[in-house]
Amino acid sequence: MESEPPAAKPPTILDVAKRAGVSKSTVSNVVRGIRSITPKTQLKVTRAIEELGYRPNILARQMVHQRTTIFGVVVGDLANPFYAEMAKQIERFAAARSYRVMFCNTQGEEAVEIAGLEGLLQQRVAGIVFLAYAGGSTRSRALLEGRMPAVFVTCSAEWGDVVCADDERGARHATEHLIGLGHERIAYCADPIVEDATDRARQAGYRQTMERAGLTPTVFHWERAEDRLLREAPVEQILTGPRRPTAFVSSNDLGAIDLLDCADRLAIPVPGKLSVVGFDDVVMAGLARINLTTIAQPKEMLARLAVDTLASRIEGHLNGDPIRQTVSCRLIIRGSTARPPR
Amino acid sequence: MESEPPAAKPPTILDVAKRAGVSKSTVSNVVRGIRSITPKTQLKVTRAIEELGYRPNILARQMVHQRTTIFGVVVGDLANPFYAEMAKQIERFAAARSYRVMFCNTQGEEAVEIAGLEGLLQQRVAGIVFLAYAGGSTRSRALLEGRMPAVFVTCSAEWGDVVCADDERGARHATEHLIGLGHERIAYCADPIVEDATDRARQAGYRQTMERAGLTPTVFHWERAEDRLLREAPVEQILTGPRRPTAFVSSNDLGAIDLLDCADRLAIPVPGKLSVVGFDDVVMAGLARINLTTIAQPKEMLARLAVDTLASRIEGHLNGDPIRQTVSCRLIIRGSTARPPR
DNA sequence: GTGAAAGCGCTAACAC
DNA sequence: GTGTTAGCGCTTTCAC
Repeated sequence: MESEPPAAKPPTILDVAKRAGVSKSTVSNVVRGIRSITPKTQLKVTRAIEELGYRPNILARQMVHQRTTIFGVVVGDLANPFYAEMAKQIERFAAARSYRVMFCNTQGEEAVEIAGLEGLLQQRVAGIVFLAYAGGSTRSRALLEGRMPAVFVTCSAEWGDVVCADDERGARHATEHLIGLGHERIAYCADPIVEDATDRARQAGYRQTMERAGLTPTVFHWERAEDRLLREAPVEQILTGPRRPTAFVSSNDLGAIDLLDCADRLAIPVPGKLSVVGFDDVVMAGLARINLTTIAQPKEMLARLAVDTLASRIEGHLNGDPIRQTVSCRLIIRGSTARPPR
Repeated sequence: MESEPPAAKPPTILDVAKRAGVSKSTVSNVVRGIRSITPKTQLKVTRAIEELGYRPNILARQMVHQRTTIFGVVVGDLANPFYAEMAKQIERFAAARSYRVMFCNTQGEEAVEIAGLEGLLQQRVAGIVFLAYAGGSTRSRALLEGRMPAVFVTCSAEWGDVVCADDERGARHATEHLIGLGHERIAYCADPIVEDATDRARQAGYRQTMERAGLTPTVFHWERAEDRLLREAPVEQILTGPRRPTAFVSSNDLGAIDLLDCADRLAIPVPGKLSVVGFDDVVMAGLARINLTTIAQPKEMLARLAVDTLASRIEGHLNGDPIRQTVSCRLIIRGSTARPPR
């Protein structure tokens, strides 16, 4: 590669054609690796490309194809480690298939999601990965359905492919683990950041297991407040109330960690007086200081399946009705669970 | 908005023009909000746009402008909360200026960075935000310099604008805090994920303060190993060695948290026997379980300045030599620091 | 096997 | 104020 005069405008296919003494379609053929080209021509062209430092202008290519090779990725909150870890894996697998990704952070708000999707649509992304989906949103559906492949990862909608963990079974494992330890007053605690459908599945697994064991399910929801004190007040009441649970199944790790935080502040020993099981297995959960028993989602596998599925739709290898792929998750026992007090 | 026949090919500016009975440039003028348009024409066009559900094809616009409205964002590791939080803020401020972002995760590896940059270049991004920069990389520089504005955030290079915290002063605060508590054997612990230039600045602040106080600076580096045991072995030796430090200044929060983890495993009480100060103030640092004293970087402000600067370069409001903007950081005292033992 | 030519949908300069 | 026109750089028939 030669050192081009800086800031000169980049060479086009025409420049290469001239230099190689061929037509631009021939250059195009070489670039796109279409055979049926004389080795000699091939050589001339390749050399010209090198000498000029030519790079195909993707914009022009996209303009012709009317489509980019970009995935739109809708994510609830990048600052949430679970999403961040998933986002990273998605980017990785996409890059491996030479797709790029464009993120769009929604904060779980439908209006932001819509605006973000509009933006992604305008950019003519090739498909969309939902890491979070403001489910009620009929507008999102109207915007995308039939126009563009969408895959829902750890969330779901009937109108697109779904890749998710076996949430119900995961929650069952969590609950069984606690019951096995001797707990009876086990509550489920729902974090609003977790997608509705996903939360429902986890809740269902919890309820079933409780009922089968002859126990009464109880479900709490975190307040959506920004302010920590406001958010935690109701939880603290529960933690100090009369018939307080001896154990919690949380709908995600972050909620579980918040629970630990509350317990710490109230000087309730974990796991001595209170057991907590999370869901996701974010990196943080493995820190010695956190040491959270949790249900691990296979993040790499989820990301890989999602990217494969979306790419297949885009490239036309996969057609027809939406498919649903489920992968199993597993219980990781750490230090936040033990037998109930006394 | 009417319900278009699904999967029909999207209307073009020409369709709108026909329907409104005007020329396509008029439509273009309306779309781009250029005034000098009769209210009447304006109305006709707007209505046609609505009826057709027309959306300008950004690809075509980009093709003409020879440039996108996309920022490339180079990030070391999205799974690292500091980068994730920064990435989120960058996305937010970019969106507010109607730029989109395309991330590229490098894992701190130069080869990946180069490949990522090539990809971003091909996509004709309008500019690049480096949240991480494999500094030695002369190839990156060759690839970009003079071609495309670049801004370095919490990292730096002479050939682009820099936005960063006052790392030197931050480290000074951290060190002074420890000295103020009575510590004398204070070590600096460097995490390789922190950019070289940034690390140097923090180290300098630490060294200065130590020397001024007549104390001997000592610097440790984390091993780059993937395996935790391998990584932590040397640190554990230091923590249990004869003339072991009573306090650490870590080059970032994650390193500090790893330090806490080691201490916990070795049953060294923090802050009883060991004090630790981090750098960044990631959300995690504020958890009751972590409770890390740290130097807070103003993440929002860094992101805002970075986006503003890059946008100004792109839009031509800012020209000439690279500029450097520094914002101050502040000490947040939590529970990981106290007076030295005895 | 290679070349000529017709777009892809839009912007911008210039006529009217 | 509005219309006409010439590209932007590439892919893709279709002749040769």
